[in-house]
Amino acid sequence: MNINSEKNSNGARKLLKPYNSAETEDRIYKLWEESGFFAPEAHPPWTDNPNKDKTFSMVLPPPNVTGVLHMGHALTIAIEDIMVRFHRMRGYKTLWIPGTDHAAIATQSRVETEIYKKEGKRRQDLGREELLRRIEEFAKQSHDTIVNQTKKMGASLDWSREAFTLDEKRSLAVRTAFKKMYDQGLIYRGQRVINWDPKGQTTISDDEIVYEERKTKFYTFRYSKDFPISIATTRPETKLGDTAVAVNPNDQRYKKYIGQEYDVDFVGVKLHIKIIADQSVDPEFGTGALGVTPAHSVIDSEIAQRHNLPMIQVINEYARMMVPNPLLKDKKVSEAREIIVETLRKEGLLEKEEEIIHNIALAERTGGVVEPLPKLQWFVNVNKPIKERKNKTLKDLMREPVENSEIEIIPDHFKKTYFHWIDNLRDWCISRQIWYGHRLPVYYCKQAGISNFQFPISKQNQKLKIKNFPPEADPPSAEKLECQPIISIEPIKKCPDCGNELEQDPDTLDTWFSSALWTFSTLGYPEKTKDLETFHPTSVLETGYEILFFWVARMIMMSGFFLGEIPFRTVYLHGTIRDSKGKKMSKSLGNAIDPLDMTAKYGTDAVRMSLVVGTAPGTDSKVDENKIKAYRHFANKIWNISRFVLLQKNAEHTRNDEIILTEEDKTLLDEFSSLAKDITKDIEEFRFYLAGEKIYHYVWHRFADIILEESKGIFAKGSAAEQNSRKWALFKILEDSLKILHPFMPFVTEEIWQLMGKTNLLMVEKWPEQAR
RNA sequence: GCGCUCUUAGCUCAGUUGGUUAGAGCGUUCCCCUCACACGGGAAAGGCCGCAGGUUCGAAUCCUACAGAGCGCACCA
Repeated sequence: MNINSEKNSNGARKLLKPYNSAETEDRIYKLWEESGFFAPEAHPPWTDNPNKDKTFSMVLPPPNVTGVLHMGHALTIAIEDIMVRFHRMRGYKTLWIPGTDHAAIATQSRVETEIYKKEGKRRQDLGREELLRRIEEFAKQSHDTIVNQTKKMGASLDWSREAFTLDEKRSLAVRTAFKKMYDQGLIYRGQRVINWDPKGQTTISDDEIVYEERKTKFYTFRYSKDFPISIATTRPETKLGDTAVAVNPNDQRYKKYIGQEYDVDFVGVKLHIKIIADQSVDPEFGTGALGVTPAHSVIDSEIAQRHNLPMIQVINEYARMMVPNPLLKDKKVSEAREIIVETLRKEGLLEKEEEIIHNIALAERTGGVVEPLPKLQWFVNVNKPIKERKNKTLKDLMREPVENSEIEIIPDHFKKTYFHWIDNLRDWCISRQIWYGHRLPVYYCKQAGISNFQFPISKQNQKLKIKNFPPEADPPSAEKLECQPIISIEPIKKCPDCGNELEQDPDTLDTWFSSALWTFSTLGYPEKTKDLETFHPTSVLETGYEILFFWVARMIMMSGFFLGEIPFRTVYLHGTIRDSKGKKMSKSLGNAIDPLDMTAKYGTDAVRMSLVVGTAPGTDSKVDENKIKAYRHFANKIWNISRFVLLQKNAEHTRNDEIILTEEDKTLLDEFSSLAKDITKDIEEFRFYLAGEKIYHYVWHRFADIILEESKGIFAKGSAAEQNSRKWALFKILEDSLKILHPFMPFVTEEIWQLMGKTNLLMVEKWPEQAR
């Protein structure tokens, strides 16, 4: 049954008007999927011996299993499917791998929120096992939705190779990777000041912070009356953890104090402050003297490390105070701030109070105010020379292939952003205190106790010791313990040293750790598979520029380390799709327009075309329903052009050598051929926005408006030879136009192709122009 | 503070390495339901391509300064 056409009295098919996308698309997708041509093993009928060197491979950036597809995904699919269909039609062995991302923090916090809303329960009430069960259930559902939506977009993905960042194969890849990096000293556990998200109750990496400008008070004050130097801060409550005041070594005002130590009583808390000199202090800023808070500032902790200062934690994981002063103990930081300022004011210690605009750090996923805290966490060392990689560091491995253009980034100016990011990169904190995700493959002997290991043991790690209120014993070092922790790819239960039970580290890995392996974990790593050999490095990585650091950089890093090769040759970065007000429309924000609503209304082809045409790489774009509508009109135009051409009898089956073309028709075919060449080059060089516009313009304003109109005259008055020539030319141009349009608008073109009575799928027809 | 991008028709945006009358979609005006298509056809209006210099035979396109918008990173004592 096909409501797009009917058989007339002669038995010939007649295309009905207008084109009905809703009726067509699912049927056509099924046809493609069942043909097997989404997989690289099935090559087009016209290439009986696909050249092994001519492969085209790509991974789909795995959507998060947090919900539904948004316009950004639709754009990704549209652009990537254009590339994939184009290469398939040119005879490349073409592979495009689908998958989904478990998106640890995003997914867990989403499910937790839902459970809390419905049942009033928190994660602790459910327990690890039950919460994970609930999350997995949600993820499964979400996954199915996403897969269906992806298919609706017409994506010619090889579903037989579908992967999930948290499935068994990918988990093995992650554990293997972790161990290998640990063994090479690239992963370590250390006590450092990290970004703590009090709302999500987990650490986050530097890249997961977003900054927001807010008005804040900037206070200048002294710790006590007898302290000689004033300091300034926006966060007086952290000053309870000060252990030094740093000044610039060349600052004449403070030179005489350097090296002195003071005991002060600051708002009822006893502090021991040393005056130190450090180059990093800007004498122009504030009072030129900096109160050093090693426990609650990354910068200060680095100063503390240089000067061997003690670290005192005064704020806990719930962003509440942990100091002996009963007025402050357990107070929220904001409350503590007011109390402290009030006290300073009363005692005449507050010297200045001014309003400034200042960036506060928020956790990207939860919106919680990030609290720098000292914590024992796992890190990836980005500065350690790697022996088996010619003593290059992970930073080098990220930088070099882009620097020497082994990897091309489009648009090219993102290279600078990329290098800038690498220059400022610190060690990557990879452990998370959430339950959903890859649990660290680290096992501790229960007898030895789990919580205090820092390893590998180094002098640097030993130096930083926390002193808490109330003071606790110094953490034992792993050296002193008899049973060493074990990193193991396969789960183990008994301690090989003492035979006692082992306990697995409760933390999970940053989602991006598993995503970073994606180009090769999807191809079978750590196994040395044929896929890995054939399709890696992948040809292109197409994604949004906002995850250049999160994902692209880390894939380059991991691929460089584990395989010694680049993960992809070209990075194509698309812009962010915004709503009509120019606001970001994306994953967690909830203002996303469902692309499926648009495809239902206007057809997938129209949505794809509207997302691609006129959208330059790296540039944001707004969703405009009118534009989508316009391309629905275009789909219908193609439909009607086909109706007209198909009405011309006796031409369809005429062969090339049986026809004598008029000079005029030869010119028309030449013109088309040169356009095809042009468009081919545009697609090869990633100018999809231009290629789409060119074919659009030709088909409508040249082929339909001029050539077809002119043909009407020929069919009315021309000689039989002229008519035959023209009919043949029209068929030729129509067929080749359908081929060129196919990557952009796969459904309507395939539908017409099928209604023309073709035996093969348009999807695997030969591209009209083999340029070069 | 360091760096990046943008500023083109009323609106949203293209313009590939500098080259003839600067393009698309929507919108606007007029005419036409002409035998593929009104999800259509024909015609038209509308742009000193942010501002000021410079390079060039020639610049929306390259260089410099300025103005406005946005973004990234860092800082935020």
